[in-house]
Amino acid sequence: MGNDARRPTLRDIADRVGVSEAAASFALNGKPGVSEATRQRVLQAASELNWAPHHAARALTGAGTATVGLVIARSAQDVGSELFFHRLMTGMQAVLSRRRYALLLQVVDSVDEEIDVYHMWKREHRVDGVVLVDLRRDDPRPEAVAELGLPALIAGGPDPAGVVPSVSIDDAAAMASIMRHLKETGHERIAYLSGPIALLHVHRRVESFLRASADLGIADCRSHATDFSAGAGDTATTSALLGDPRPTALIYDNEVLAVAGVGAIRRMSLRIPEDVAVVVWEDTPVCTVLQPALTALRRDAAGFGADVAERLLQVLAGEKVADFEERVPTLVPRASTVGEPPVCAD
Amino acid sequence: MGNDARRPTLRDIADRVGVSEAAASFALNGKPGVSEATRQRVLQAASELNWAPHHAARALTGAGTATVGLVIARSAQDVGSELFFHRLMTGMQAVLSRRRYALLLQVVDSVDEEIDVYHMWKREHRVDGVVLVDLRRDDPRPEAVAELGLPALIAGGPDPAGVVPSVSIDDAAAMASIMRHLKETGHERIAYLSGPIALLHVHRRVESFLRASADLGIADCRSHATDFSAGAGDTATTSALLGDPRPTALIYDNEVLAVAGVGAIRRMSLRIPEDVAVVVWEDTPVCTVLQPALTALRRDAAGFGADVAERLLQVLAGEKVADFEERVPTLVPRASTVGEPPVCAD
DNA sequence: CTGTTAGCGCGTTCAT
DNA sequence: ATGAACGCGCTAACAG
Repeated sequence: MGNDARRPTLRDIADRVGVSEAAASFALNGKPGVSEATRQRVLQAASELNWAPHHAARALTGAGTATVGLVIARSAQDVGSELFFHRLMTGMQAVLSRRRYALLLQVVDSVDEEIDVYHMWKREHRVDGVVLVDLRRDDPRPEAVAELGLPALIAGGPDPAGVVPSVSIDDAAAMASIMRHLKETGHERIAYLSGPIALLHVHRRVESFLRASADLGIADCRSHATDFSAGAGDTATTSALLGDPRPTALIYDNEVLAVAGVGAIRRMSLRIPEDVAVVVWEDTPVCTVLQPALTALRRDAAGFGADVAERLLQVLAGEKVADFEERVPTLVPRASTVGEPPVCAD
Repeated sequence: MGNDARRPTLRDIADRVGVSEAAASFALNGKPGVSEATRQRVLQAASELNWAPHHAARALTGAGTATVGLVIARSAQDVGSELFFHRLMTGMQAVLSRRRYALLLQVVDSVDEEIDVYHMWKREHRVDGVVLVDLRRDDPRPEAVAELGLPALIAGGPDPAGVVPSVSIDDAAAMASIMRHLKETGHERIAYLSGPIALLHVHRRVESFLRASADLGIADCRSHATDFSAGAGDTATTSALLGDPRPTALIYDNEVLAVAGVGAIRRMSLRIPEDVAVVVWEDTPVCTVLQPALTALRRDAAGFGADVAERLLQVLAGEKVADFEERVPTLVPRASTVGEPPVCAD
């Protein structure tokens, strides 16, 4: 039997202490207007009664909802990015929980539906703000939330339109570090198996790839867009390796592409790293246990999420928040590029 | 500039139509007490004004919060189960969104903290119900939520105490199908590299493993508990294979263990499947692209989540909900047990 | 300064 | 179909 014994209310506390509800409210919120003695008695009573403010009542009086929203459009759902995504979310939560904020999650099928959700949330006062993920080129979302007056922060920006602040990862620097590593290990023909260029971060990576190629004087650099699927990883790898001259290094945009690619490479009887070196843009447990272990770019998804949450809370507090860039992900060299025995896992 | 032009309220609609708020409320909620003509005019006005009920106001009057909570204790966070978890959540959301429910997420470090969160949520009226995941043996959570009177549903039961309804996956049948497959492919010495037995589902799997071993007359079956980490997968595999006589088949509880295990197997210069067959309890993209591809148990995590959400909503509607068991996961045989050329991905 | 009263916020519900 | 009270906490205005 659940104890549905009526929850204590402010009224109960006030009665018990023998003051008005207003006095109790002041005491509980640390506002002036009550003596220290009274304040203590109220606090005491509140904790004895195990009281907590009714969330809805609070929200009704204009305090926020202590909730931030996150909408996942199903495209952000491809197997390759699920892990990153999950870590981003839990990283956000680590910060939000500490501040007693909750995360409201919604899954939709399209960007249009996503915007509909923002409208709903705004009208119903369900969230104080939202986090935008997986930005595309010409993405309508920043404009939409700005127009709605829905506080927002972009995870993975910056916003080209500049209307919504963002926390982003320095894709250019990350790509540069990969290219530098490949240059140092003697590669002059590199192929980049990217995700769909419609994604802003993919687009930026491709640009950085070409820029790095120019900067480092690596003449033969080509990028091949995929839809992030294993099938695409397989075909793209095959066609890249059929190029003449054949690339000597392949950069994969995520784990799934990479693992599929490794399969394709093997099928062509090429050796890693002797014939082709491999780098993956995301370090996962799989990278360390494959033979050979894969050189990978390690990002701190949880830390990223924490920063995102932190900044969003600043936005909610009414502070001006500038675009922020995470520190550059580190490249973890392993046997797939350096050819030495695999670094021990952990 | 965000349009903070005051949200329309019931008052606005009532005024515009020229009726009382009460009448408007009845009309909007499809309750009797208004003429059909009035109802239409109210509906019309509401949509013109783009009105939606203030969520907090609704919740305040006793209607629920249209929110279900999910707490992730960090242990449920080990890399091996993140993917399953993420899919469970999105599967839940698919159902919840459709019914306009939101998912409230919280990340904590321990079961105790998790229970604290339930207390908070209850006191603050923040959620209508919760989903319990990752049940342990002697888990205090079902009792706790029952005592709190917090509607709940267990994802991955059944609840040994029987106080909270559950949706569960038939681990016994799944294990039986794996064992049958191994028996058919000629194995008589099998090792099961499991997760921590403190977890209820792991415990059940181990039991089923031993039962299946007896049922099928496979004499030499041993289980080795791990903490799900890659390191543990490596050591456990090594020590299992050092047994005399050596097992001819290994069952891994998740992807990380399996991939680590494959590494250890290779290090011992054993061939898969000629010397050791490998089965993984979770089909992931990695299983299909490894060489050889790994035989794996395919579960529908998203469907599982959908069922969980569905049943929880029934609980919230006050219906009695019986324990429910998902259809048995299917074993996908691949080269790691049957020794044929790998099935093409997709 | 300490504390009270009244009224708000928004939608629901009960007598009338 | 209406006015009024209610749910719960916050806060402006007011009194001791």
